[in-house]
Amino acid sequence: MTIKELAREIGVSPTTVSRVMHGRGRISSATRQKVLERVREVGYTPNVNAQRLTVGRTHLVALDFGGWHDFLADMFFVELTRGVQDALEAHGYGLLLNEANDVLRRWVKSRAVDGVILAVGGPPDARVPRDIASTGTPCVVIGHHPLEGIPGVGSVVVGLRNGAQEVARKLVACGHRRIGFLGNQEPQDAVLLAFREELKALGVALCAELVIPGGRNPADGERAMRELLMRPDRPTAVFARTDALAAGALRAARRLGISVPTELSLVGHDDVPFAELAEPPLTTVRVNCIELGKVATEILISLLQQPGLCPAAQVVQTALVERESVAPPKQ
Amino acid sequence: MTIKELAREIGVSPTTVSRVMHGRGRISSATRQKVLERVREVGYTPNVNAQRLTVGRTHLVALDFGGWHDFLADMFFVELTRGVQDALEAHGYGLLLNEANDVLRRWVKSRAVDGVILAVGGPPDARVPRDIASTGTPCVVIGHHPLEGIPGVGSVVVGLRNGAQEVARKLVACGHRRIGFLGNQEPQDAVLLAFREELKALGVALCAELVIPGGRNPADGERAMRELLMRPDRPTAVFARTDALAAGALRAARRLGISVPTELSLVGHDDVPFAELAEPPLTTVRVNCIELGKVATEILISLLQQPGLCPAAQVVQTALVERESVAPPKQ
DNA sequence: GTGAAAGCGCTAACAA
DNA sequence: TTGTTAGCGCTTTCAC
Repeated sequence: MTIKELAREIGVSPTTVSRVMHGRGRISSATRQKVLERVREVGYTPNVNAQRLTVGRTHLVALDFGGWHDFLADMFFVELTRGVQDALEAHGYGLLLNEANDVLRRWVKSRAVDGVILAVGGPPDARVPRDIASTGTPCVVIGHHPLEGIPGVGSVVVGLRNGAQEVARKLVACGHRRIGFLGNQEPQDAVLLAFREELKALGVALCAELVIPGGRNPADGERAMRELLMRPDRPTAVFARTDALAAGALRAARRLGISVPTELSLVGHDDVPFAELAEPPLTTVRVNCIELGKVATEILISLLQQPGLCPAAQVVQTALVERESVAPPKQ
Repeated sequence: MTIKELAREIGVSPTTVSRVMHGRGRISSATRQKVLERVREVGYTPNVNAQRLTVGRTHLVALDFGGWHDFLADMFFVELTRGVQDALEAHGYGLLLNEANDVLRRWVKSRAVDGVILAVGGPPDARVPRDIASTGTPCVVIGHHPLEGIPGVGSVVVGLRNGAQEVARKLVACGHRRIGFLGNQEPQDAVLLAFREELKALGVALCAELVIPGGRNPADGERAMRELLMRPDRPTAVFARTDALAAGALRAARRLGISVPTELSLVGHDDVPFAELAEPPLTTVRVNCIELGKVATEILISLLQQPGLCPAAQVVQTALVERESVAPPKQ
């Protein structure tokens, strides 16, 4: 059923039907009733493609994971998507999912979406968002680095420093002084930097020999932890850059007969589902991806309403989740 | 840039440009070259909303999780979505994500999508897919129960029986005879049924007193496992309906000083990320959700190409993933 | 092999 | 308060 047919049935013009459906323009309540009633009876729903063509907006947003493949494998993906989805729905927008960057380009150019949310991994590459925004399609980038000063481009970053600082404070407050770190191989990792800095501020040095490169997998974590625990002056607490690493670390400790948290405190990062299930349940740093998605979406919506805006980068802080893998050092 | 402007620039009619872009109709290779070249130069991309309006198809598919909320929380979601997404992309379709069932309804009615994939939890409710398909929008249902005989509606189910049978065979082959089961409270659970049946076929009875209702959380698993292990004639192997339950079971065993797998074999179900990280790594049953999504999508695509088809329900079998939590009984 | 013209279903400027 | 008209950008008969 088209608006034309419906209008004829009711005995009004298509314009009137359209106006009633959008609550726009002055309509006598008599005709409004008439129209509304018939619309409900017939179950008329406007053809959204026609609407999009005429109005020029689709009320659709693309979420792109093209630049963050690890992300897809993780739990992060679920939460991020849910955060975006919920926020979009609240504003009457739909979510188009996307993996490959080239099809995103086409969607933008073909006016299939009104805006884009870009989840990117590595260093900030301003070109993609700039290109997108230059088409008049606003774009917000979720990543580790802020991106500011580009009209039509928003940015929200994971505030890794906060969680790392909390870990430092917690460990020191517990009485730990010899503290180790299992890293992710990145030389300038924000977590390591913030952790070291905060420890220093608390008067505790993070000894260079207790900082192990680590890696990505549990196996890397196990190897690195072994290395740490075999030292005569082994640390009383260890902060692992990821829960995957921490899982391996936990295993190493168990194999060496070192009890967590009695003899060794361990903190992870990311709060993946494993953390809660671990033995003991792992104290870790939570990345609130639902919030991340929500904030990104809100920025995008504001960009949609006021094109050309140049919003400040927003930060979603990580936070410590205390469970049972941290305790005061033995004596 | 519209097709009209472009056509004028090149000195041909919009029709010609359209034909070239779709490879339809007889075009002299001279003009084809001319058009193609200019299209590339200008970076012309047709307005997809206009296309959709004229052609009546959107090349968009909605994936709806409205009926399966647990699903969203799980890893399943990621895999299912990825399977669907990849398969769709291969066919040139886009993916529209959806949570609430009422907005799905509107999308279908407003011709925003060509087809729908419905992930449903509980018992099969034929009404929703039937309603959707009756609009001429094909629909495939992913769930635990097959749905057949409705034109335009496809169905793919998780073949829970297979994995359960494999577990039975593995355990019996290992030499286990006293076997326990930690259930999910569902009285007619397909996994339990198939497990019991296969054990019986192998000449092993699943004693009623070793079947514990269980529940959902690790805490439930721990409680249930405790109950099982406190028995004088405790089982030598236990099959837990979910990995979450198995996580709790693992904990119970550890607390009671019972070593897995030396003194007790344990098998989980679902192969969540925890399973691999557990200590020992958990032998479990894998639900191949990527495949599930892929198969569902293929069915939908075939339905899109041949409307009114009435495809047979497909099954994606679960399978045993052997890790380190199963061993022969002690003596 | 190519073009003219109609129309997809809707909205919005302009009239009345 | 309501209707008429034009047009969004594309595809597609139909005619040449």
